Amino acid sequence: MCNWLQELNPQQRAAAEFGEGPLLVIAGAGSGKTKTLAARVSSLVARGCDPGRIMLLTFTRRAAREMVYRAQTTSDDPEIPRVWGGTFHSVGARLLRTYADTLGLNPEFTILDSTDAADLMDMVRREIGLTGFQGKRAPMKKTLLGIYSKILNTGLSLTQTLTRFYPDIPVEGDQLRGLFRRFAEYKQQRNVLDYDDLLLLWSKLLDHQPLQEHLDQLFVHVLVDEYQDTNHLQAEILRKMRINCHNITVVGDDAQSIYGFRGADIHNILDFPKQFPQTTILKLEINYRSQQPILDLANRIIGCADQQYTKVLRTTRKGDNRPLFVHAMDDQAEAQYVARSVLIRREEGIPLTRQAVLFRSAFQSAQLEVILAKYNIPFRKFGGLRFLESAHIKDILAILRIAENPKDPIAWMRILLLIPGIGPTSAARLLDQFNALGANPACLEQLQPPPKAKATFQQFTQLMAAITNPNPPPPHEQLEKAYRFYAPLMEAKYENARTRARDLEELGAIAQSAANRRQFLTDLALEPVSTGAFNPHTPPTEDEVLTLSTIHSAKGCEWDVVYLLHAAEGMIPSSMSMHDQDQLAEERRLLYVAITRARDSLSICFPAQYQSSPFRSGHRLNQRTSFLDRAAMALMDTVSAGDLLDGETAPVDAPTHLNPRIGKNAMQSMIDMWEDES
DNA sequence: ATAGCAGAGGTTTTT
DNA sequence: CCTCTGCTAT
Ligand SMILES: Nc1ncnc2c1ncn2[C@@H]1O[C@H](COP(=O)(O)OP(=O)(O)OP(=O)(O)O)[C@@H](O)[C@H]1O
Repeated sequence: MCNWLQELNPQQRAAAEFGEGPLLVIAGAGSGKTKTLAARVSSLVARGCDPGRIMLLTFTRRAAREMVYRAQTTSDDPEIPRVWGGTFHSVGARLLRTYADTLGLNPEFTILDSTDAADLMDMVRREIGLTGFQGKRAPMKKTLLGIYSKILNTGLSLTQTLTRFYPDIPVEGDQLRGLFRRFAEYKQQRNVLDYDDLLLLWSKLLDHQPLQEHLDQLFVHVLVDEYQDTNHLQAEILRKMRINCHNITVVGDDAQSIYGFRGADIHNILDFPKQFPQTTILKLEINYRSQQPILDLANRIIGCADQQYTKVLRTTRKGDNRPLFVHAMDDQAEAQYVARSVLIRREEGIPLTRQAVLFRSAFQSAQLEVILAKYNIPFRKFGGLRFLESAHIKDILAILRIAENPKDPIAWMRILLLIPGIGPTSAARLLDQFNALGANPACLEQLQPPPKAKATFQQFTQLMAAITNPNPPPPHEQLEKAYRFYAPLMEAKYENARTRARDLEELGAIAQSAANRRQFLTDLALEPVSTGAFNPHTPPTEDEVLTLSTIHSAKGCEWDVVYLLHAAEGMIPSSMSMHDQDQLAEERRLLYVAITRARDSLSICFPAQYQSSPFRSGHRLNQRTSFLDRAAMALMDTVSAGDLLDGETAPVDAPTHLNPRIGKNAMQSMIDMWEDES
């Protein structure tokens, strides 16, 4: 802890050693906010504060883990309770399990991820017979859930939300009210919570005065990282957590607010001093991350935005590497360039681990992924489609979820519809009967499935008996049993059953480290693994990997070398966000975040046209993103991707030697590929 | 009542 | 692309 403090500059140390009362640390990218917050936790513990009475709220659970780890390195003593660290959602889940009784909530609740919640919303929509009008179809389930979520997270009324964010929705406000009401009711009856419930119920918990007082005095310090990306509901929770005790530290950068689509409100951080009148404001002025030319570009980008706390980033780091603007013929050339350049950098001694490729939307890395696979460059992708969202993963998890919470309607529907011979009608009937029997797994045998489904249903009944007994096997064994039931169904249902089976193996590996089934399911829901976390040519054990990430998922991270793909109008800013001023401003901040991830080298790539266009029409000329104006261009060196690509066509030293297993996998895949089709 | 097929429509970012 | 809806044959 002492070395921690020594590494800090005077402003950072002032924040770390700050005593009691509200503290706002507002500072630009790379100024050591996160480092300072970790040091503060460490310092509080050193000053005798019980770690178990510190709450540290971060944006991802990974960030919380790292910070707690860094802050507590001095106390290896397992006797010392751990800091309450995590996202608002995960801490909420933990509090709700602990204090469920107060709310009359069953602590065995299961958590719906957003696709489950959308499915439930759709179920309820059908049930109440809500369809579209004006010749239009009813809004999609995700849109409906989006509206619901927006209302709760922003604290706006339904009408305000509709006019402000969904002016074209083909349903009436009153119809939505009925839908949402039934949706909420349904969740309660079935003992399931969605993401919003984790926050909303935490807030409700604090409306109960004795509990409010209890939590208020239990937590001696509450600290929040990335405060600029919290929403109204989260601010409300903090307010209620800190009515008597005003020890609250929030840290953030208004220029990096990029979660507006989720209700994040910049006013939380801007108005923090108003909410806590005694607030001490500390600013961190020095950037320790990037070379100055990178910051010059960042300053130019953000200088064009109207921001409240103006910060000009300046660094103490030496080096004058100007950012590159890489002009590529098309997206293919762009991907080639990046792959090639990554290898060259690696030859120069920068391991893949210290390099990253960033992009606005997950699909934008598709071509690059193909090329990386060809060049045998191991990578892991963050962001985009979730591992858990693929059908086969949801299917098999549904089995464990039913065991955990036999009332879970979404899990039940999935499984029932999976069984050949059971369609929507019998599924609904069976579910009703089962609930009438008290949703007791022991009563499964009393149900009457359609004759054609009898055999499979029988197997399912036996499976449930095996995993719901009072002494259930560990999660990975439950998963294995579930797999034995599921495998034949999966093979019948999907062409590519083999790839999917491999995913299920990965899931099994994750389950190995889970203490019990509830923990396993909760962790998966609260920290969704992205699909890109596993890819066929990068074994999970490989430790030198290139990072591919959406800008959103790159928040708070840094790499020596950073590439940004697709700096074209319509990509960043995304064409979805170009017509609304607020959204456009957020896209600009997104670019700012991307740029400020780079320590030594930044390359912004621009493909002049799309060969394989993500937007139907074949060849289309692109425009450079409007965020890079002439002044910004003047801060970069423009190069042509072709300069690197001309000459040899073979990759520079394709590093198969990185991991011999990559080669072996390729060999095996040549055999396996024949098994999918007959 | 289910399953299989054809056609249409929507397509960002995450806990 | 891939998901959802509506139609038809069993
Ligand atoms: N006083 C310091 N001396 C040396 N290095 C520092 C100091 N403070 C921070 N750093 C380094 O600067 C880098 C950025 O720090 P950190 O990630 O905490 O910044 P941040 O403000 O949280 O950034 P962002 O807003 O982009 O998330 C890290 O590599 C960190 O180790």
